[in-house]
Amino acid sequence: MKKNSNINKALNVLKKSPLKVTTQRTRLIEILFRNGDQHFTAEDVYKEVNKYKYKISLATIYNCLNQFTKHEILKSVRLSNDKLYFDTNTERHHHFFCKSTEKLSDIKSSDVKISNLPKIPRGKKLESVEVVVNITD
Amino acid sequence: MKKNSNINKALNVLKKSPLKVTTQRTRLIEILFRNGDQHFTAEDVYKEVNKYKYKISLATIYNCLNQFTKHEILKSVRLSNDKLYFDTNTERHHHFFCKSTEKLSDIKSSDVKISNLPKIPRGKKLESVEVVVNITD
DNA sequence: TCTTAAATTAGAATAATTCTAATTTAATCT
DNA sequence: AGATTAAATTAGAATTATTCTAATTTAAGA
Repeated sequence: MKKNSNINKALNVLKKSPLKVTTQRTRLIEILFRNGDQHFTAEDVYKEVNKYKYKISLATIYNCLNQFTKHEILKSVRLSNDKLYFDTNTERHHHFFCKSTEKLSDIKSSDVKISNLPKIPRGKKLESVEVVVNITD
Repeated sequence: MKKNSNINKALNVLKKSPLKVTTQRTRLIEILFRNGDQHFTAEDVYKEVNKYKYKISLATIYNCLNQFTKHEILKSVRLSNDKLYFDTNTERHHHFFCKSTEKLSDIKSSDVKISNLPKIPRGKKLESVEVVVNITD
């Protein structure tokens, strides 16, 4: 996948959403999507932003990450280490989570075969199935 | 399963652990285990404690829940609604999580068959597989 | 009973995130 | 292009969940 195709794809989703295309949002997308599938906490993003000498407030970063998630530019995953990660891969997929390094990595949806699921409780409907494979060093 | 067998089982685990058997810990176990498998947040436990007119500080509740988890009297699950739930079922199992009601329920480990897992990244070892089936009303 | 390490506690501190209210900006309308 | 307006941004305050601190109490063993 070409370096910028992800950035452009995300920028297009932004353009098609009701969200306004602001400088801050464009910069954030450039940072988030510059390197294929990545997993970021808000704090990670804040550090990157500073590294690039952009001035985007932490409040804006939180606002944007949340709105991006709502509009499917990002996906979020909450893990057992208490941190909320934002994932640039919005397709259905699963995760490895290394408890030693606190790093996430993607598992393709097709790489996990669940051949049996329990009956969904009466009156409820299935929304999604999340699989986290915890690993250690 | 008899009402008190769970309480007694948990009290026995406590006795066999290096933790001291204090009034607060005994009361907490009575509350947590009085009703089969349950899922509590620290705040839920605090409310129950107050309902019973026991006086246990919130700090102690946090301390105890964490220690109980360390000594396998409880298990903890972090969910996408940002809350840490303590589960009285310490066996390996999975969860339904209803996003509408924010309630958890257990799925027996044997009720989910995962027939295919991806290769564990080189140098890492498998720790556990967590499955959360998200449902809605 | 005495001793001592562990437990409990109130309240302060911390961390992550959201809120508030003032200011700025993007997109639309003349 | 300039005016309008709703949305976005921001600094800093507020909130929430949780942990820490340091003083006091308690459980368990000698």
